[in-house]
This record gives sequence, C-alpha cells and structure tokens, in this order.
Amino acid sequence: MTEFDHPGHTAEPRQEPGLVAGFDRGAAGREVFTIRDLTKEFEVSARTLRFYEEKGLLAPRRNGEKRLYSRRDRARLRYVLMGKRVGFSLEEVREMLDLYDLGDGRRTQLQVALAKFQERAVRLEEQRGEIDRAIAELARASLEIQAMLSARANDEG
Amino acid sequence: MTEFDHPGHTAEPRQEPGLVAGFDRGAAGREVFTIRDLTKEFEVSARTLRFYEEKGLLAPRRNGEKRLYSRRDRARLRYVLMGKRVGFSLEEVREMLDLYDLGDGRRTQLQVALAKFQERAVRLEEQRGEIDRAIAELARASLEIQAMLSARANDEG
DNA sequence: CTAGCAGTTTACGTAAACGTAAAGCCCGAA
DNA sequence: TTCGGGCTTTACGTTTACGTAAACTGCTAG
Repeated sequence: MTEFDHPGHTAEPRQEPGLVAGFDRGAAGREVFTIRDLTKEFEVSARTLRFYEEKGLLAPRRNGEKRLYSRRDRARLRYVLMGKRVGFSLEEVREMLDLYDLGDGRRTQLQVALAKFQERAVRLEEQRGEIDRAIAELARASLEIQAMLSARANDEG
Repeated sequence: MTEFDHPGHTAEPRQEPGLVAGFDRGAAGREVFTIRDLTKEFEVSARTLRFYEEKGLLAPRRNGEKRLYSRRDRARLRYVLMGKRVGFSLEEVREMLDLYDLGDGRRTQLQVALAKFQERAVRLEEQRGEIDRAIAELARASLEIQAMLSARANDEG
C-alpha cells in the first residue's frame, strides 16, 4: 500500500478538480492564501505543504516568517495532488513542474507531460493486471482451502 | 509501488505453485534443502531467506552453521511467497503461519486463512477501483492537454 | 599451503512521504 | 501581563523488505 492510500479521510466523494480550474470557483477569486487556507481547501496538513516546499514543489513568498501562497502556488499544489492520485512520485511531479517553468512556449512541456501521462496509464493497466492475477490466485487458494475443509468435515465431527 | 513489484525478473511466465504442491514435482522427493537450493528454486536471495528466518517465518535446522531446510520449511516458504504475491505483509503471513502451527486440528486456522484471503480479495478489488479511477483521471488530463496543444497549434505556428 | 567459494553474523543503508516532537516567535484577547 | 493559538524551524521517527558491506569460518581443489 503506497500509491493509492489516502490515509486521512478515506476517499470521500469530493469533486477532484482537473488540471485547469474552471474559473477558480471555490476560493472565490482570491489572490493570496495562507497555509491554513490551503490545508483546508485541499485537506492536506501544513506539514505536507512545508514538505512540498522543501522538495521544490512549491515556493510561496513570505510575509516575514509567514508563507503567502499565490494562485500559481495553488495551481501547482493542485497539480501535485493530481499527480499523486495517479501514482506519480513527488520527484516525478517536480520534474514535470520544472520543465513547465522553463518556458519554451510550454509546447514541449505539454507534450512531455502528455507522454508521461500516457506511460503512467499503461503502467497502471499493468498494475491492474497484476491485481487481477492476485485476485485469481486468492480465489484458487480459497477453493483449495474450502476443499481441505470439506474433506475434514467428515472425519472430524 | 510496493505490493506488486517483482524487482528481479520482471514477471516471467513461471508456473506459480499453489498452496499444496501436487506431489512435489520439481525438487524430486528431496527431504532436505540447502539455502542455495531454495534460492534457485524460488528465485529469492539467500539474504531473503535469512531475513525470513529472522522474522520467524522459517526455522531451518542447522548442520553446524549451515542451514538445512526441510520440506516443511520449503512449504512455508512457498506460502510466504504466495502471500506476498497477493499483497499480504510478511507480518500477516507470519500470523497465519503461527496460527497454523498452534494445531487445534487445523480447522479453525483454515477458516481464519480463508477469511483473510477473502478480505484481501475485497481489498484488491478496491485497489483496482482506485486504479481505474486514476486511469480515468489521466485520460481526462490527457484530453485537457491535447486541447491546450491544439489551441496553441494556431497562434504559435 | 593457499585460493577461492559458500556460508555465517552483525549492522547500517535505502526509498517515500510525511508524522511528531521540541522549542521559540508573534499577536490578539482577557 | 499572561495565556492560548498559529506560525516557524530543525531534526529524528515510522514503515517494509530486504541490499550491501565488513569481517570471519570452513571446505575443497589445485
């Protein structure tokens, strides 16, 4: 269990925002956010946000000591969380974000991201295959056990 | 990635033995095995076997310093590896093996194992659901990106 | 006798994503 | 003024399943 665990709130049916926020509905047109704002909006801990910053995923400005997150930071966070949901490591996400920052008109980066997404989808389908095989193996084992049980049902009662 | 990674040999089509070995075809009716025998037969490292012993999963006898594995040890190893494949932790496997060792006619243990197997299968199906959702999310994101790309295809030329 | 190989033990290292103190700063309320 | 929050930093702890290095013993071939 790593990739698809959401330790906190056990997968509630929250609307998971896409890459592009329609018109930022939700946090009505704010320009700047505190760490609390983001922890509440995205249900992540403050520790997590600082950790992401430490890893180069976010880079909020400061008001003295306090962190001030821009809408860009917020969009990046959204991207990070989406990446996590689909099984990218934070490192992979960071690479994509870094690429995006390089500029180049964004065309190349979009294509790179697209390719990564599709690779990831392939990998996920493989994982699904492995899970299917595991389920099948469990079913076989269960049958074996049931057979053993019914074999003993006679000579034991 | 944890549960379904087979770092070594990348999922070759080897025949994965069930819980009960038909008539021990393979290692023709041997009674005792060296650590090398088992590493080759099951494609695990010697380190792994010692680690499993350290964790109470195996308990081979000794010939001086050297480990001597019985057929029972070998069957337990088979069980451990099967358990791993379907996503049990070594700790969970150990608990099941310990239960089995308690005796009690084995009926209860078989039922316990059966229950755990079925729970595990349910959990695996949940994971598969999460993977399906992740795949869908990737597909959506890919579409978004393609849209952005084709939107830029014009004004960039 | 000497390599060399197989085996052993002990014990630290690794990866991932944070959790959890510990300790201190700053601000508003009572 | 003191207390409680909320924020900050630093840094060690957690989990799982081994990998890997170091240092030693014992056996066999040459």
